[in-house]
Amino acid sequence: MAHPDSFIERMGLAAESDGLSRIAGRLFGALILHSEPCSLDDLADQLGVSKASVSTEARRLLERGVAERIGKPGDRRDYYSLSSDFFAQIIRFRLSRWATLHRLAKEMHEEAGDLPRLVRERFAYIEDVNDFVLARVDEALREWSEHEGRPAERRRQRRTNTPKPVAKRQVVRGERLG
Amino acid sequence: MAHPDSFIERMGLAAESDGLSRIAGRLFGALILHSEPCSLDDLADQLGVSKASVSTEARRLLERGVAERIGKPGDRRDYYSLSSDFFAQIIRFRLSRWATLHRLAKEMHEEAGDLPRLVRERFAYIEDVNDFVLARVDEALREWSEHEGRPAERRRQRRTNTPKPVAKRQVVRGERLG
DNA sequence: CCTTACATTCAGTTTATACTGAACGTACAA
DNA sequence: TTGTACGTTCAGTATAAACTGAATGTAAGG
Repeated sequence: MAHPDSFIERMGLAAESDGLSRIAGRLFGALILHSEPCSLDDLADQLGVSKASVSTEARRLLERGVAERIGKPGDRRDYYSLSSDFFAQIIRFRLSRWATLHRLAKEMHEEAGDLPRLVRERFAYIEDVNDFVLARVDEALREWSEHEGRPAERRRQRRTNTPKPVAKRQVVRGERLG
Repeated sequence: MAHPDSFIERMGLAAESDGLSRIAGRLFGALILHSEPCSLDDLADQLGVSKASVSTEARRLLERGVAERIGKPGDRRDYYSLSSDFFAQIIRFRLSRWATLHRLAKEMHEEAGDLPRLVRERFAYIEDVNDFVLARVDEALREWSEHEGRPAERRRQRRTNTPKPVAKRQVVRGERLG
């Protein structure tokens, strides 16, 4: 199969189980595969969807910190490319949704006084797992962020030597954001 | 009584951003607050939804390993309660979805030969973050599983390095998981 | 056999959201 | 001013999924 297309298409599908639209997922896939920033019309054309959809969904990617808007001198168009730490941003976003769930349980635990023993134990169990498991992601993300922005010299374990998350491109017109 | 209901209701909302239906989320919330297993009709009645919905959504919770079916002697009805490690199961499920995304990127990286340098670097970056951050959750989950099987009692200890198992107490219902 | 008490599945309806074309707004150039 | 080239928003349609009542299936008791 045409690999790039099937990759993009499967990204679209995968995104649907993550609270994103299919187009947002395809957008994400397309941006991964492009080394140069893409204009809105480029993307609409390549994906075969309307400009309106690209505009809307691209904004959602911006809001999640996955993509960024790029300007080019002497060009009125907006260009989009992945942000340098897009993958970590996705993790952060998922963590924040998780935190919502956790906070909900925490509130309930604290505000309700007359809960049966087993129920109270459950809430305690939630706290436990959260501290035991999820706190590690947080920690790992923080550590990762410390390395971010510095060139070269990355590599934790496994696999071979890797350059570094992407260098920054020319940012001319970065601005407003929800 | 605002609290239990609002908790359940907010669970319903929260579930919607996690690939579950609203009813599944309410079901989940209701199960958290019940110390006794609930029959299908109990749940349908309490939540004000149809038995059909409870049947369907309860099965989804079963499949995710969040709830389990309980039988009572001399009673033909099915009862539902949370599985003892429901919270960890939720994390596992989310991890598996994440793995899908990751595998997708990995395949693309390996099978495509003529990618621009920047794109190859991106895929390498994905590998890096995955190894650096997500591997920790995996690890933490595995550690957690080693002393799994009891609902609570054992208190958190954030930050510090070795979580360490604790003496087990009442073993509730260590069951299989989907 | 028939009836009762369940759970599940089916078919239809409602509801939400993705997606679109067209209108609109804006900035720039002439 | 007009005209052009953009991006965004709006109003409507299409699509998918949630949800339901009713039908179906199953086992036990009579």
